[in-house]
Amino acid sequence: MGGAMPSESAVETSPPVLKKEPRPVNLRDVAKRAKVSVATVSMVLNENPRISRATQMRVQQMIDRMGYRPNRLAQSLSSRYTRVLAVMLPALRHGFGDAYFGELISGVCDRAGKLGYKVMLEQAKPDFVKNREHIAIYERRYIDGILCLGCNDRHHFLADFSDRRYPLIVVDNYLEQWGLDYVVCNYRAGTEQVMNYLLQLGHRKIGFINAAPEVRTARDRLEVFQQRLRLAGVEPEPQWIDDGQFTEQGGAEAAQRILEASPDVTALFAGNDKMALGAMHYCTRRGIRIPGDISIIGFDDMQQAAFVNPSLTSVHLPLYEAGALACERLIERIRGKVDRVAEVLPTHLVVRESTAMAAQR
Amino acid sequence: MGGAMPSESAVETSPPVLKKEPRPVNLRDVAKRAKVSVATVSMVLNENPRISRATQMRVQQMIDRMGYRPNRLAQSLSSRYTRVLAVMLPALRHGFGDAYFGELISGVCDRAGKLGYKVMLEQAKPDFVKNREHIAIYERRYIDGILCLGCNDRHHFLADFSDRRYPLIVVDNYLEQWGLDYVVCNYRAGTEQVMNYLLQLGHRKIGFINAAPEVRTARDRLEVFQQRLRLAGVEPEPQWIDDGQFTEQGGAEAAQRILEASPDVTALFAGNDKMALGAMHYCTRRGIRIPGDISIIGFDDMQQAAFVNPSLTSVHLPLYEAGALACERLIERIRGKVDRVAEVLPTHLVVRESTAMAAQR
DNA sequence: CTGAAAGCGCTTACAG
DNA sequence: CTGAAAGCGCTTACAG
Repeated sequence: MGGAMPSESAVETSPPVLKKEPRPVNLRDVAKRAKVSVATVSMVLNENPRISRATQMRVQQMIDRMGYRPNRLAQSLSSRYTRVLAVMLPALRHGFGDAYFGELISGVCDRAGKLGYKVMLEQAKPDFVKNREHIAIYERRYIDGILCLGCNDRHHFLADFSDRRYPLIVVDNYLEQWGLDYVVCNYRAGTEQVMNYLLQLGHRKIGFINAAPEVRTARDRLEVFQQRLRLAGVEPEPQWIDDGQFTEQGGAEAAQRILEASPDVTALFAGNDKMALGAMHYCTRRGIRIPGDISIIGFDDMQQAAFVNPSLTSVHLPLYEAGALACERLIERIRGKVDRVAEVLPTHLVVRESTAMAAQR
Repeated sequence: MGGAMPSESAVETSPPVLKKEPRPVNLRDVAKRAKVSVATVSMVLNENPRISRATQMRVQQMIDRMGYRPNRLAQSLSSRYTRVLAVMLPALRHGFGDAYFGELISGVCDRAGKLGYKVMLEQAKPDFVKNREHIAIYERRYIDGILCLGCNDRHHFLADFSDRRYPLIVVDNYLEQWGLDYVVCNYRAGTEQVMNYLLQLGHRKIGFINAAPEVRTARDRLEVFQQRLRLAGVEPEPQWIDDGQFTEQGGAEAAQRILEASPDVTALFAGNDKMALGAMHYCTRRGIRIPGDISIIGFDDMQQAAFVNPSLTSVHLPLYEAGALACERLIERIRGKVDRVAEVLPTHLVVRESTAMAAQR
C-alpha cells in the first residue's frame, strides 16, 4: 500500500476492465440485515397491513439505508402485473412527429407516471399485426394494457379484443362494432359549434375538407355538417365535400378542387388544422384573401393554430385530458375496478382571425 | 351432456365470469410434448449452435404448433438483458407534441423494432431526477440503455453516466464535459450553409434569433454566426442577437425586439423553424413583407416549413436518421460491440420562398 | 404478526 | 449433443 505504487494512481491509469460489477442489493440482503424473513420485507414493500407498525418502520429504514430497489422483473414474474402500458400508434410514416398524437401521448405519460406506470411505444405495422404481436405483448408479459390511438374500422385486429380478455382502450375514437372501451372527444358537438358559428356569420355555401371515412368520428363530423346545413335550409352539394387525407398537401389540393368546382363557396371547414393550413396556403397563393374572401376553420386547435397567418379559428379538442383520462381508466380496468369505459369529453370553438362574416358577392 | 341444457347455449347466455384463464403454454409444456429437456427448448429458442439440426427442427415445430411465446420477464430475469430501451425527454410541458422530438423518436422506434427492442418513454422531471430514477430504471431492470433527447449542460444528473457503467447516448447534442456518447447533426456546418447563402444574397445586417445557451449545439450556431459575419467584414451588433426560447411566441417577440432596435436588418435567422414561424407572423402583422422587405430562414426543416406562407427556407436536419443511428449504436454499446459513440450527421439547406436578395434601402 | 417453502418461467454452467 | 439442477429475485398461500 502507498509507497512506490500508490493504489489510487494505479486505478486511474489502468482502466478497470474486469471490475466486478457489484451485485445490487436484493430482498434477501435486506432481510438478513433487518433480521426478518424475505416475506416480511416483501410485505413491507407492498404495504401489506398484516405487518406491525414497528417492524414496518424498522424494515423500511433498512431498505432506505441500503438503497434497496426491488427488481421489477422478479416482482412482475411473481405477481400478476407488469405496471407497463403500451401506447399503440397506427403505421404512419414518422408517426410520432405529429402534434395530434403528441398531445394524447403527453396526457398518457404524465398520468401514467403519477400512477406508477411505465409507458411503452408500439406501432401497428402490418408485420406487427400479422405476427399477432398485439396479443403477444400481453402473453409475453410486456404490458398490462393498451391505449390505442388513431385506430379505425379497418384495423380488424381490434376484433381480437372484443372478448375483453386483455384490457384495451380506444383513445379519441370509438368502434362500437367490437364493443371496445373508449375515451373520445365530442366530435359531433364540435362540428355543431363550427356550423352554428359559420351559419351565424351568414355562410351558406360551405366547403368541407374531411378525411378518413373509416374513422367513426370523421363520419360523425360529416353527418353533422350535412344535417346542420339542411336544418338551415341549405342542400349540401357533393362537390363542396372533399378528402384532404389529414395532411397539409391534401388540404391544399382539396381546397383547390372545391373552389374550382364551386367558386361561390364562402367558407372552408377542415377536419383538422393541418388540412386547414394547407387550404390557407392554397388560398393565399391564389390571391384569395382570408377571411376577406373566404373563411377557413380548423379542427383540433393545435399549438400552431394561434401562430399561423392569419391565426386559425378551430375547434379545441381536449386531447391531453383525453390521453390522461384514458390512461387512468385503463389502469382501473386492469385492476378490475371498472368494467366498461365509455367517456365523452367536451370541445369548444376558439375564434381567431381566419373567419369573418360571409363576403357579399 | 346435451339434452335439456346444451352446454353451448349455457356458455353463450351466462357470462363466463369466473372462466379460468387458461395458463399460457410454457417451456416445460413444450419440452414435455417434444420429449426433450427444458434446456434444449431454451437453446433452440436462443439459436444455440450446440443443438443438432434434427432436434432444432423438431422442437421448433412443436413450438410453432403449440403457439409457444416465451415469457420475457423470465427470460430477462435469467439473462443479462431486458431488450428495452428508454427514450428520455426533457421536462417540457406537453413535450411529445413537438415535431422535433417526434422525428427523433420515430427514428428510434423504427430501428428498435427492427432490432427486436421495445421502447419505453421517460421524462426527466425534477422528481424523476431527485429520486434517482434515471439510475433506478437500470437497477430495477426496466431497461438496458437510455437515449437522451433534448438534454443540455444544466442536466447535471447526466454526470452520473460519466463512469460509463450504464449505456446512454445523447441524441442530437453533445456534452463533452461528461464524456458521454453522442449522435449529433452538424450544427456548425448547417449554420455555415445559412450564412454563406445569406451573405451571397447580399445580406450584411442579419438578425439571429437563437435560444438555449445551455445547449452546446445552440452555442455552436452562435459562434459560427458571428465568425462568418466577421469573415465577411461585418461586426455583428449585440442587438441583432436575441433569445426566442424555441417557441413561436418567443420567436415573434425576439423578431420585434431585433427589428425595433435595428430596423435596417434585412434578414432574420432563427435557430429553429418554430421561432422562424413566430418571426414571420410578427413581420406579416407589421406589414413587413417576406421576402420583399426581409428574408427569414429557419433551422430543422420540419414538415410544416413547406406549407406555411411563404414557405420557409430552412436547414434540414436528418433527425429521423439521427434517432435510428443512435438507437443502433446504443444497442451495440449494450452488447459491448462498441465502446465509444461519437457520430456527426450532415445537414443541408432547403431554399424556399422566405428568402431573397437583400432589399436595397 | 412472522417465517419457511413453493413457485413464477426462464438461462446457464456443469456433467455425461 | 443433451439433461438434471441451480439460480435469477421476487410474491403468496400455508403454517404456526
